[in-house]
Amino acid sequence: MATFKRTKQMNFFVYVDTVVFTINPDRDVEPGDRLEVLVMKRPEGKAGKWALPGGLVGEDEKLTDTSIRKVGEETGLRLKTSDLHHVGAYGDPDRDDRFRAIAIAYMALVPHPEQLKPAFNSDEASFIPYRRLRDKRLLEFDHSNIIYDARKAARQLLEDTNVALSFCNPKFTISELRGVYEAFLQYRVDPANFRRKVDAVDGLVIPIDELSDFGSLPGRPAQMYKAGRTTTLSSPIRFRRSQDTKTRR
Amino acid sequence: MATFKRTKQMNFFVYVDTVVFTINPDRDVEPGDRLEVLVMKRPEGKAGKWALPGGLVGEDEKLTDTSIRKVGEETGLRLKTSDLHHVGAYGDPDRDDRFRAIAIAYMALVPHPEQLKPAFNSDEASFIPYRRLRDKRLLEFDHSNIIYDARKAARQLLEDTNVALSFCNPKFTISELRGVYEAFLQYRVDPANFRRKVDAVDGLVIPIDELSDFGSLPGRPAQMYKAGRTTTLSSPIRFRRSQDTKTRR
DNA sequence: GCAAAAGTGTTGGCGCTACACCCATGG
DNA sequence: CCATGGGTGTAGCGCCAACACTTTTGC
Repeated sequence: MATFKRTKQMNFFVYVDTVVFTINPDRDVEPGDRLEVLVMKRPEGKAGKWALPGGLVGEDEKLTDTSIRKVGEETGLRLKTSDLHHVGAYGDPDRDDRFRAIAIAYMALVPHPEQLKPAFNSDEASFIPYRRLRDKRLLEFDHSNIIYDARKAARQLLEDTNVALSFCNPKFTISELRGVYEAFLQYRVDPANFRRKVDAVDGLVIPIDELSDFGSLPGRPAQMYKAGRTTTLSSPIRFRRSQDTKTRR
Repeated sequence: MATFKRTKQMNFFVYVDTVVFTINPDRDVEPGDRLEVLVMKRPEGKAGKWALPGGLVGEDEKLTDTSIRKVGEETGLRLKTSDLHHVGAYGDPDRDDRFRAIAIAYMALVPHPEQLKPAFNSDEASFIPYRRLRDKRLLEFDHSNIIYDARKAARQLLEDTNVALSFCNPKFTISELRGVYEAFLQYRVDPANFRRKVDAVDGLVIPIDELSDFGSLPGRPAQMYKAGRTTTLSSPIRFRRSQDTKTRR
């Protein structure tokens, strides 16, 4: 075994694919449609198919660095290592019919970008609502599965860590934070309970001396907050879902 | 990209490592020491170091099949695909100082085996208490991290799925099942509440017409159960830990 | 202009449920 | 001594109501 005679075992293409999630801040969008995924069209890809940004791992490159590099190259979005979280590994022999391909999937959670910088390597890259991507046929390979797994992983992190904050801008309101949870849970959450739940976790958010200014939006201005230092929540932020609560607006 | 000129990108050794967990059924062992991990000593490994079973992925082999094969070869234990769950991927360039190695980690949950079949490929293989393996120096590479991640992943699955049953024999008592949870949580759980929690989830376990017979052990014989058909729990099995509940016995 | 209405943020309260803790009983 | 069942207190949280502060609408 120390000799590695079977060089065939080395013929693996190792990819990293990245699922970049964001939350559409538009308040007119249903909570279930707020969650969006960054996808792109490859120049050589099949027509009409979207794909996750991703590519081969470089020679002396960390897996997370591959993720950051490919997302940057293909979509113009700059990620930080701290935004990345592991999702899974996909390596069935028949996954790609051209050669043996192994994909490591990461996900990233980012605030909604005003506008994507033009990508120099692909025709298009844009955020598409998660709901719409449930149709497998819109995506290449098994990317649909990967996205599904990523959402599951993200929902878990939302309960136990402060990742929800990475969807928010440096200054945010509790409502915006609530919107993050609602987007992933796909249903509406009681504002009162959510607020209590959040400031029961001490060190999660810190109020700042500033009020929100939603331009011409009606309503009372909201207290603004900044992220606290807590990363792993002392008590998880969970919800006992009662029923579907037909989202009315 | 369609040409793959940089063949260097193909020089990856892709490994699969497997964390096999089991629960020591010995009632005299503290709950915190019941959780055990299957480790082995490699013939060419560094002296005194344990390693997880694992090895290179075969040419046309699914990742899970590699896991099953290597565990079988190196420890004599036969796993089923359904026992396996993904843990993570480990691929830092400096992970192995000899070459670029990428490891995909799986974990498996099995009943406590009476005796391990002699392995034909390694000197030793045995189950070691999880607690004792927290000492990084006992393990090769980053296997300590992998084991830690595996326990975290397993604890998650315990809440939401019926994986706890895969630690049990076909016929088991509620106490044995409780022991599984206690081993992972590392603290004692109230028997009465646990019972209620379990049969609140319908279809999880099915009572059979049989009572336990612990030989000469004291206490009332327990109702025996078999596994039900439910895999994903309707309501999770969770615990609100109050305090450390100094485990007394 | 001004008053009413409508929309959002914030706070408080009621009641149900889950669960930790305790006790009783039965093998 | 362990299994099983019941009982009680409490914390979490769903639900609802009240109020604060804003923009919008109607007159």
